[in-house]
Amino acid sequence: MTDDSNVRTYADSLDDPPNSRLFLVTSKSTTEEVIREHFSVFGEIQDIWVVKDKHTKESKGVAFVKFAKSSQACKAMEDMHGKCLIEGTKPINYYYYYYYYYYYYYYYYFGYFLCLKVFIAQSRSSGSHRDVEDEELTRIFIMIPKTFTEEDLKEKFKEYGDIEYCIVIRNKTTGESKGLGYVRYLKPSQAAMAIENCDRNYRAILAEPKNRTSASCENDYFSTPRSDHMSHDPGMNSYPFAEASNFGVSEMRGSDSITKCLLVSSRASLSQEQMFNLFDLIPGLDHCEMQRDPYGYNKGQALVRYNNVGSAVYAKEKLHGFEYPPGNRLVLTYIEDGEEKSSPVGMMALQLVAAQMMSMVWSSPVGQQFMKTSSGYSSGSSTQMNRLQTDVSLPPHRKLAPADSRVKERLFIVFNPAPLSVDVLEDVFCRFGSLIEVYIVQGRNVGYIKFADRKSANEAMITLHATENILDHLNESGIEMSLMT
DNA sequence: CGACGGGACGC
DNA sequence: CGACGGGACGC
Repeated sequence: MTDDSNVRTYADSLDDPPNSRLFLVTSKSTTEEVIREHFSVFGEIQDIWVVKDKHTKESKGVAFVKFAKSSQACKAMEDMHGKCLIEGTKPINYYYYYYYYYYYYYYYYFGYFLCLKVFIAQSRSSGSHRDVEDEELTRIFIMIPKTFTEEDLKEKFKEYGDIEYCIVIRNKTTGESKGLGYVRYLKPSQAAMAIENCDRNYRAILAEPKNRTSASCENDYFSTPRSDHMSHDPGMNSYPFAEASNFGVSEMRGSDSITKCLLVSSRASLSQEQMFNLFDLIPGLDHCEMQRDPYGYNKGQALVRYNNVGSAVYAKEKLHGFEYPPGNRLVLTYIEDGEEKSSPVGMMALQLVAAQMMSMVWSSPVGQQFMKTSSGYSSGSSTQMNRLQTDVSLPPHRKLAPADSRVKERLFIVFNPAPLSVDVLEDVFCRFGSLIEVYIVQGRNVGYIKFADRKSANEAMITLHATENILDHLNESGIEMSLMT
């Protein structure tokens, strides 16, 4: 070993271990002492550097904080992002909680949610100033015995934090494990804890994000609904359900089942009211409550329960990864609600109903207004749908009829406000058998479903008509169907 | 919008 | 003789 290879420069050590340095956007008046007061509770601070103008010595309003461990930096980021540093407080530890309590009400009343921004700093060598996002920090890549299943992974890795999903990498054709896996946590600190503390044989490292094509790869991992999707994106109306069907499959693999309850995880502190207003945009909200720790402090998590599974599925689709407030990605996971689980097949129907129903709600003026201002609108538009029945279940998939089959019956469907995708419709209508083709008239909100068998068409119409009646009754819209020959 | 100083080497 | 080093996701 030569001297050179073994010597680290001081600059190198700034990013060792990786992701142990924070980048803070503060105000120009925030001092090193104030930062130390608020951040030393998270672990061993090795360095604090308030960036100043070389000549004027005035602070530029940004700072770097180096922790000994990545988990400490991540926890500090999660807890301090969105908080407001109040200057002049004394660094006496047992007063800390009183100040904290005071801040909580301060935020609640005045809505100062973004006083302080906290990110994991880009490594010095990267040269990029792009914010490091949570999805780069929450998924670990591990080497595992080939006998491990997703359930084994979950069992071994849940001690480090809340797991969103586990995946064993398998050979696509044989299904045989490749001895590699992924675990996605809700929070960066949890992934960091796993990496720091799990058995070395797992060789746990942060997973490289999938589909990293360019600098702007924002929507690659999350099917991220953003405010710019809320306006007049022509693809929007087919989007929710198409995503939902893919999603359902992968989530099953992650061994989490679909429920009416969601756990919302947020880095910024959101108020009860903000949470409520956001999730109440989707009809059927039963309950929305911020989770508190034993001292009564906001943990950045909320429990949301809908009165039907379709609404919860839709909420997850629309709001998982949603930035609210901007820069703060919400993470949603299903949690057990103690009730019987719906079958994946039944979910298809629920999602169809939900997607159709919600695209209406979300593209309504009230919904758009809310998303644009992201302020405290109360959404009066939604609660009328609370009574929606969601007990529809669908038969299993069936093969399509040969393309050259004679059309015995044709369903005519009217979409409101816009068509669902052909894939989705095919997925649903094939279940009644003898489906030949789904055809949507270009540029119009209508389409035809061709069947080789009259009975199949009838059953499809009757089964799906039950949901349509409800929609009609409530809003004079939804999917209309009629028989044609 | 909001990104990189100061200090100084070991068996 | 005797156990290193390797490592990636269906669009």
